[in-house]
Formats: sequence, C-alpha cells, structure tokens
Amino acid sequence: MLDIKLLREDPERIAANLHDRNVQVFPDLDSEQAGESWAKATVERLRAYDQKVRDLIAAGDNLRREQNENSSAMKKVGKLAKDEQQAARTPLIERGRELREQEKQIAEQHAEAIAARDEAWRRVPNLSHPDVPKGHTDDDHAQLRTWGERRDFAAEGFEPKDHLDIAEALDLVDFASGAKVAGQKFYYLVNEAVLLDLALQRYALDMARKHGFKLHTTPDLARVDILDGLGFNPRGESTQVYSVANSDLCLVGTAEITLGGMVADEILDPEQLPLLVAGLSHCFRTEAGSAGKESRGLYRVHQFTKVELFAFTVGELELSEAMHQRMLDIEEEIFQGLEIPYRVLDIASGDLGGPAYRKYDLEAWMPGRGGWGEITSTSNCTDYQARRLRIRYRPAPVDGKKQKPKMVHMLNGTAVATSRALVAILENNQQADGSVRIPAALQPYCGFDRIGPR
RNA sequence: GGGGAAGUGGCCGAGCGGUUUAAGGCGACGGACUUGAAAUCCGUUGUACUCGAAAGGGUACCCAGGGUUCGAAUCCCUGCUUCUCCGCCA
Repeated sequence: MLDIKLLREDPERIAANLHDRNVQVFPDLDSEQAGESWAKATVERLRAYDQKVRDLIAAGDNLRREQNENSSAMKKVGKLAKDEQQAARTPLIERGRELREQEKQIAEQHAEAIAARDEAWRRVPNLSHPDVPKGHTDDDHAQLRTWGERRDFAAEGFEPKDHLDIAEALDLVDFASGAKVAGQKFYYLVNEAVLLDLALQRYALDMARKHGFKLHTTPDLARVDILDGLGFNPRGESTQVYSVANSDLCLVGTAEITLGGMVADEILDPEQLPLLVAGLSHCFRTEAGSAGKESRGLYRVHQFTKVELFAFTVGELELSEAMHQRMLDIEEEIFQGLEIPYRVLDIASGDLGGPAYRKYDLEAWMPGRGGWGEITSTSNCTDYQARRLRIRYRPAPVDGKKQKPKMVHMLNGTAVATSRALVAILENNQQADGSVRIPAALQPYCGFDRIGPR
C-alpha cells in the first residue's frame, strides 16, 4: 500500500504509474470505457473517496469532543447541592443519548467510506523505478547480461532431452503417484533426486549465511492478514494461494510471506538494519489460470522447496537499491557456482506485480525446451509492504531530537527454488549416455558426482 | 482436548464506573550543580489520524473486536496470546 498522502500531494504521478503498469483499479474505468484518460479518472475517483473519509473523520471527532464535554459537565454535577443535582443531570443525560446516537451513525458511515477507499487504494501498485522498461509483454523486459556457455549438443553428437525424460529414465521423479495421492502437478522425488534436492537447499543456505543472512526455517502456513500485508490476495478468484478451510490460515506460496511478516507491527532499532534473513520453506501454489502452460514436469508444480532471501533496510532509496543489487549478485553467485548459464532481466512495468518498485529475474538456459526459464526473482518493494505490516524503524536522533518512526524498505529474492534448479541441472548436465553430472559445488553435499547411467 | 491464571506506556507496576491529565518506579533525553564524573535536584518522555501557513488545537489508542452506560483501563460477551496443571502425542 502506498502512503495515502501521495494521493493528495502528487496525484499525477500515481496516474502516470497506473498507466505505465496498465493496472485498472476500478473495473468500469478501463481504456475501453473511460478512454485515454482512464488513469486520470481513476485517480480522481480515489481522491473523492479520500475526501469523504476525511470529512467523516472531522464530523466524528467533533461529536466525540462534545461527548467529552458533556461528561466533564456531568462530573461537576456532583459538587452541586444535593437537591439541585437531579435537575442538573437530566438534560445532560438526554444530550448524551443524542450524541451517542449521532456518533454511532457517523461511525458507521466512516467505516463504509474507509472500507471503500482502502479496498481501492490497496489495488494501486507501488511506484516504479525510473529505469524500469515500460511495457507489458515478455519482450519488453530489458536483458542486462548473460553468463555462462551454453552447450552445443549438436557438436557433442546427441539431442538433449528435457528434464522429465531424463528424470523418468533415471527413476528420479514419480508424477503418477503424486497425481493419485494429491492430484496433478504433485510429485514425489525419488532416489538421488531427494539427495540432490537437499543438497541444493544446504548449498543455498550456506551461501545465504556466508553473505550475512540469519537462517530460519519458517512456518509453511500464515494468517490471511499477513498475506494481505505482503500484497498477496488469498481471496480473489484467480488466487495463487491455498486456504485452509475453517481457519484464517493459508499455505504460503513463498517464505517471503513468513519472513516479511516476522517483524510486523514492530519499530526496529536502526542498528538492527539492514536486517538480513533467509528462510527455508515449502511453497504451495494453486497455479490457477496457468493450466497447460509449461505443464511438463517440475517446471510448474503445486509444491516445491525454496530458500528465500529477505532484507529490511532503512527507508532510503539509495540504500534499498544498493541492497537490491547485492541480492542480485548473490543470486548470480549461486547459479555461477552451479555452472548454469543464465541471463538477467530487468522486468518491465506491466509485469512487476503490485508491491515491486523494481524486479530482476534470473532465467536459466534450459536445453530441453531450447529456451530460457525463470529460476530466481528479486524485488525491491520499498515501503509498500512495510506500510500495511507496520514495520518501522526509528532514525537516529538529529540534533538530540528524537525522530519519528519511518517505514523500512523490504526486499526479497530467491536463493534457490529447488524444483526449477533441478530442471536446470538435469537439462544442462545431461550426458550422451543418459547420466547426469553433478556440479562440483554440490558434490560435497550430495556425496556423489553423477547420477546414472542406468 | 479439558481446567485454572494473566495480558496496562520503552520496561516494571498501581488502578476494578466519573477528582486519572493512567499513580509510582526504572530507563532514556535535556538542564542545574561539578575541573570532569558519580550522586543529587529540576524538566521532558509513546503511536497514529485530523484541522492549521505556523504557533498550536482536536480525536483515538490500557491485547483485539463487539456490547452495557450520560460516562468504561475498570462491567458483560467473543476471539487471540502467554503462563500453568491434567490428558494425548512425534
């Protein structure tokens, strides 16, 4: 959620950003129905909502002030002579009843107005970094660089298989049983794949730790309001999130949720910042609306395991942007260690997602599909998530004066999502004889340097 | 799962329907005294919304949400959390 003051102070900026990101806040205000100025019309409606809220706040405050005055008048009645007290009380009681009635009505209207405003305001996405490429197709992302040598399978004399063929031939996954027990896109890892999965987790955790991230395993479930605070929409029709029946809990789609929520409602000491935490969790995704897309194998599944990096920084753009680069560097170091060729994308405005101010993805080369596939993603969400989770810090005193708390900036990034990393490793390291070479960095964790041939 | 107890400011802790403007203490900050420090004394002290150019004013917040009342930290209901005892369990 953005600071509502921005709506009052710089509405043009919000309209321009809505336009760049192509985000419709009100269903009836899109470019078809409202024309070119739909974004401007959206902002105007938001401002009207906000004004109504403020008017009702003023009205309510006034009534409560009168109620307080009435109460103090009542206190003084006790000092009057006994025979005068009753006569003095009656009108005050009457007035008090009136005020209570009025205040109740105003409070009701206020609750409605604030619900309407916030429901809309929450859909307004974060501002965007000025360098974010504008556009909303996959071609609009800016490719910053590539790393690594892609293997020339033709020169090696064989046709690369995709990871599912490799894994099935080596008896590393069991999708059939997964489907029987839990449904399509659930799976069992089998044999060496189990150890490889654990090795990836341990490798990523060691890397996170080396870079100063405090390690955590996190709950795999979280409360709805924590999800909300981080900008996930557990309700909604196309939600990516599983909800647990008869509770306010959801299965987390990423440890971003549990790590980000960890310090909700707290005012942090500036010495604690930047606060670097890493979390190992399972990730559950409904993948609603993505049926048929990249449906083969481990690439898009309902459950996987991930080591996530998370940072809370002082609420200054220079600092969070520097941290964002640092997180991207770590992600690159991790995949360089795994010897996976990849490219780095600066994600375009239309594909940022609500909370992100800027987002970089790493896409690994996946020979099986002959294309790039997303393996990590790191976002600087600035204060957008912090505002709803009320995560603040108190800046150091200036001239001996205590400073007001400020919102932290929050960043998240993937260290390793094991399922996608498995895809990349199996496909890039497959051998002509059907075996798969294990990257040197993982061998100490696995205890073997090759799977197969069988 | 069942029974008890408890949730008050940065922390400890009093208050159980209107003299509370939440006592008192600790801590922190500022000042006085001091060559400096300690001790002592004096003062200040949270979060947010809102009005205002500012000075400053108003409102809310005693775990959360409802309710009773002219008036709630205080009474009632529901929930959450913590502690504790019993049962069950890896």
